[in-house]
Amino acid sequence: MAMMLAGINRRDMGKMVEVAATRRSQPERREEMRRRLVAATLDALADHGHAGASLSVILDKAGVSRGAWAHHFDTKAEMLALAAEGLLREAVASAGTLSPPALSPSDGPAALGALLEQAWARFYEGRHRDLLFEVALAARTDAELKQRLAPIFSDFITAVGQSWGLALHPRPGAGVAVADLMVLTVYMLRGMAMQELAAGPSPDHARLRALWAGLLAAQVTF
Amino acid sequence: MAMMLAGINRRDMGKMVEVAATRRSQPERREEMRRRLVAATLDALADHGHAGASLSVILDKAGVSRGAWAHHFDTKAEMLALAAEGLLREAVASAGTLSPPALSPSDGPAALGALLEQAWARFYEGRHRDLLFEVALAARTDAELKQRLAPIFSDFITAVGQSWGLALHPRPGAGVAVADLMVLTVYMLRGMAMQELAAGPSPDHARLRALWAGLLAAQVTF
DNA sequence: GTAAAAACAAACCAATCGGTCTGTTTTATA
DNA sequence: TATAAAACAGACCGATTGGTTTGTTTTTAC
Repeated sequence: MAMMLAGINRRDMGKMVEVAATRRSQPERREEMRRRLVAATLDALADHGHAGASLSVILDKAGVSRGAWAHHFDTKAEMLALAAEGLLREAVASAGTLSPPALSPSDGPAALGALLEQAWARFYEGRHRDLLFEVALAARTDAELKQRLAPIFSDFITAVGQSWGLALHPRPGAGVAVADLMVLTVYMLRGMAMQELAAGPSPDHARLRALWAGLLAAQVTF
Repeated sequence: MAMMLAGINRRDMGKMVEVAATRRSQPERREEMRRRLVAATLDALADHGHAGASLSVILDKAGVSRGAWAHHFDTKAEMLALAAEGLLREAVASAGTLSPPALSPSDGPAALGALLEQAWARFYEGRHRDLLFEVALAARTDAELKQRLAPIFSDFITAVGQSWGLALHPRPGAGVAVADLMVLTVYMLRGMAMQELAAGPSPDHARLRALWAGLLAAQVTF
């Protein structure tokens, strides 16, 4: 008995005081374990891509044994789907909270530029960008995954069009719907993100985003 | 001797006339075999994605034995890199040939719309789109591949900006470089392509492209 | 025609894949 | 405290991975 007093469960080793292992309820254990596994799945995806994110890599990152994993998930595909869904749902929710910073209403281009930079940093740079692309591509050749993710990708575009559109108004005379412009904007950011993903970051891109903000400012106002 | 008279090498089986196997020079053989293998690599990538494009799948598609393959390529990675390079170089070359259809110079929006549709159909629909994304993502987590592909991705953007820009002129008063607008345009198309890849085709997208063409028409002329 | 080289086929290989099985430890129930 | 169930660990499994080896066929050079 008490064979597992190693590492975490033994504290204050200097004083040689044994502290009982943290007692956690089974729902707590289950939830935390699944959370760890899903997080490790995304980490592996970000670090090694879909092709390189093997179950062994994921379990190593999570620090979870194969047996424990099997107790919580039936297949790797199921775990991946859950991880991807979580990632995308968070993005949808987050799209609604991106607000054009509080600037004087007359300061159109700058405020639009700030909105673009916010969206860029939140979705189309670094880890989130990588995961977004990995997950989208993984779904392409996996019917089951595609079925689960496709509606969330649609929701994201809808959310962008609607919530960003609420903060902006069409300039009188401009015959374009604000929601459409916002959708075009995220498409442009995405394409720019793919360029950076493939060819590395470009100093030109910040300038191009500002240029686009200027064009937008001719169409919308706050 | 003559153990391999099966299939291809025996013709006119009804008449039982033996026809000598087509004699091909070794450079011919080598070139055609490598071509077949590279083509099959892209096919596998398009059909099964990077994660699913195993060597076995590729060789099945090519109808080539493992031994024959080994005679022409050292590693799968090398073959994949060659296939990806070919794909992207063709795209760069093709970007230069996309011409705004011959329309009356006054017909700005329609001609720009036609250019967008040409680019959309050529690069961002169907197999080419899928391959483009697969290859870009594969490069992300493969340093060797990235090093070989990154400059070609950059070349593509440069080619779009320059060659498309040549056919167009900035409208007097518009303070935007035509090349920049063209780059923004391909970024937008790419982002739209990714949406279709992940969420399926959308009838809205043709309308959004036309809307974009309208915005462009306010900035450039022929 | 003959010998060497190139092209090709298929058996073979260690390593890894996703997944399962058996047994131990921890929590819940009574 | 006793018993069952849930959580967990690690050995194990057949299938598949990228790659190699051995041997045969075709082309080339003499």
